[in-house]
Amino acid sequence: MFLSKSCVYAIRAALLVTSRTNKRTRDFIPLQEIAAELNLSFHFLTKILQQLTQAKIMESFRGPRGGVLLAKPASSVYLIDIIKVVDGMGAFEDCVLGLPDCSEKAPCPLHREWKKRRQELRKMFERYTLADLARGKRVLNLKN
Amino acid sequence: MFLSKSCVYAIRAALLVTSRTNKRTRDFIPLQEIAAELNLSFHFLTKILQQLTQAKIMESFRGPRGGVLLAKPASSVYLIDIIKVVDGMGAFEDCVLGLPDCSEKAPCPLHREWKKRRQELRKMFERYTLADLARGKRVLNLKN
DNA sequence: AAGATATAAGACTCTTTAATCTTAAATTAT
DNA sequence: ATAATTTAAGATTAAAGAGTCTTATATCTT
Repeated sequence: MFLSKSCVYAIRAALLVTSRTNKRTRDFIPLQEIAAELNLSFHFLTKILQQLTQAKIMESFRGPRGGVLLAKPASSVYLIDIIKVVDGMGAFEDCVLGLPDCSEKAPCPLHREWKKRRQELRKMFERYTLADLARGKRVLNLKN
Repeated sequence: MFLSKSCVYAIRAALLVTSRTNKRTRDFIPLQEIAAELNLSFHFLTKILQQLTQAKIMESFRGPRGGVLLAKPASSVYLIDIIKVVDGMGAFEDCVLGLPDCSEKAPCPLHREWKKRRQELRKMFERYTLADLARGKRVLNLKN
């Protein structure tokens, strides 16, 4: 998997929060509901989303009527923001052959080619926002 | 990591075997030597290269003067062949969001984009052979 | 035939990632 | 105030990937 499971769950949850958010009322969305819809453990989801709230991508609120909400408009949350928090940027920076000494000056045989491709991937995640992906999707099937 | 560590080691080992092979004598290359140069455990390497010999990418020979050798010319061993054996093709087929139901008919929000990119990656691994990558490299630093 | 050398195969251990469970803290509603 | 609801935090367990170790088998050399 290019992205870790945790990262993928974070993105799915963010997508769900996006599509669930009522722009007028901005009620918090309980993690129980998100976990149920994504079909994954509530406590596990909790830990993942904590990373997003700590990174100020989401904000959370405790107690009855609590939950999470995007901290900013979905149109300004890029997928790369989430990836950076959960997985880090290693996938877009490391040598494809895992060689620690591979660099511009001492490139591994695949260096040039891989660099091109991984930049394309990075651009893709830098280009799309939660709003882009939630848009137009009548039914988002995000279950496992 | 896009490729597993085992897969990366398999590629590195194959690259080393390629660059070490004397086309005239075609002596087998002992795994001890390969392990030493790649700086990884002999027994671990053994298991990885067994996959390649079982897949007929390499051939092996036991006893003194034994070792491994490419089963065919380096110019006809594509990186994808090795990846297919060690990691399988999941990386080039699965949904980037890990959704089992994502398909052409019911695509996830990133489906189209990801498909393009992963095809590019696949093409890259389908294009390069061991000979391509071993060529011209005076010193291959394949150590961890 | 015997000893040395080398891969094969499988059991075992360690590390990382994934997932669960328990307790604490915050907030609301009554 | 008290009880109910909800996230936070940390401990614990499970599963998968990575790596090691032991024993078996094949082959060469003497």
